[in-house]
Amino acid sequence: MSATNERLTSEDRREQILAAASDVFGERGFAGGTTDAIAKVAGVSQAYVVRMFGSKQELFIAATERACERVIDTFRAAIAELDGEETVVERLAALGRSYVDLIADRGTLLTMMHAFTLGHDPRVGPLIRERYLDIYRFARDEAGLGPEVASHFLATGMLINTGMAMRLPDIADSDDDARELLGCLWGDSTDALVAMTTAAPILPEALRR
Amino acid sequence: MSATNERLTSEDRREQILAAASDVFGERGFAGGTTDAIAKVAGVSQAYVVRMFGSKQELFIAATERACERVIDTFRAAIAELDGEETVVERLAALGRSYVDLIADRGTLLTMMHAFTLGHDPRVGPLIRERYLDIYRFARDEAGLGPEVASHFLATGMLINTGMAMRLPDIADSDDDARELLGCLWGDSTDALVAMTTAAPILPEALRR
DNA sequence: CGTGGAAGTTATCAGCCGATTACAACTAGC
DNA sequence: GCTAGTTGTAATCGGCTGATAACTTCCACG
Repeated sequence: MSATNERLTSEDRREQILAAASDVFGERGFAGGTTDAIAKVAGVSQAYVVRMFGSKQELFIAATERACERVIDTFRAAIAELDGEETVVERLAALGRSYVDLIADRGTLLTMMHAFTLGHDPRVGPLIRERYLDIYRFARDEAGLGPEVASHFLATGMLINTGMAMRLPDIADSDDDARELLGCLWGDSTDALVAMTTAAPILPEALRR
Repeated sequence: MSATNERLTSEDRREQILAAASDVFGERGFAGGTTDAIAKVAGVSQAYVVRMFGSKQELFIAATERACERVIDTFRAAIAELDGEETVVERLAALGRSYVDLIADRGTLLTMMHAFTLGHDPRVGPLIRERYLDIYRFARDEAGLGPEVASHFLATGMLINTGMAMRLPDIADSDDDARELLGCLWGDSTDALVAMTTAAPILPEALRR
């Protein structure tokens, strides 16, 4: 549908399906996201989605791994741009700014959120715990924030993720408290972020329930 | 099954079903939590669960309202115990300590988490946004934290919620980084909390998938 | 008593969803 | 240009799940 009808290499098709899965799982979670919806977004048949990954569970796991990888890559890129002479506060600010890139890719952040809620799952649980600790270790060591600042960074990020999930930016225009809360997290760039997330692309109308 | 076979008033039964729904929705989310599982935990028939609330969606909404209410009641009780002469830092600490009560009731916190991820839902979205802002306003005004400290409190709480959802405490015994991250949030009482959450009751084995 | 209403169940159904199978279309390499 | 492997689809199926309907059990009260 939304994709081209060309024949692709399985690698390209795999990435296309993973991107679709990221959107669908991000919006509806593992149990709520159907392989049919993912197939429609990716522009392939439902059967192909299942066969390529073996099962819906394997697809979710792959989507989760991809999401975590994208998050840590984004943070790593932000730190790599610095010259290494910055203070802790400046490095923290650089990581915070890089969150803009993550928010632009709504599905990544929300898929990760849903993976968090599957901590009891024998497959997803160990995976997401290890990946999240990877992010913590990155912030603490590679970014040089230390334990306290790193945990503060993760906490703020989690509030941002949650705000995104519950679509707080959608009401920031009309609700002073929502705007104020978001403002405490982002300061001056709040308006731009609100505009960005409010206009963020969502699943095609035909796929809404 | 797990409940008594006595006949109850519809009010009592309603609360019993809501408590069961809190556990089931908390662990599996809205889409993943079945009315049958809720019925089994509550000790009634599946048909009765649906008929009492009209639909699964109405039941989830009721469970979400109950969860939000419990959270704000817990915070309100913590502030009410103070004599009003405390500093902002002391009031923040009192709220933090009250989180122990919330964690003891795993389902409440996790049901709220799942409601967050339904921000796009036309019924759940407006509800959870308003309730969450209620909590923010409480922390800011009634607890007197002000905007910055209140948002910091919410951020920390969200990291705690997420840690609970992904069962970080389960691996705190064997993973130094997990323990350190939790320690940054709770300080001295970390060990007690880890012990508490690790031993937390979960859904009956027969209901695991 | 006995009757009406509330509490609660059993049985059943229709729709959805993941998975499987069998088949079709295309392309690289000999 | 033939063929073998890869990309991809259509058709179908069985199990699960929310909902509905019809029935039962129990208690309060005249």
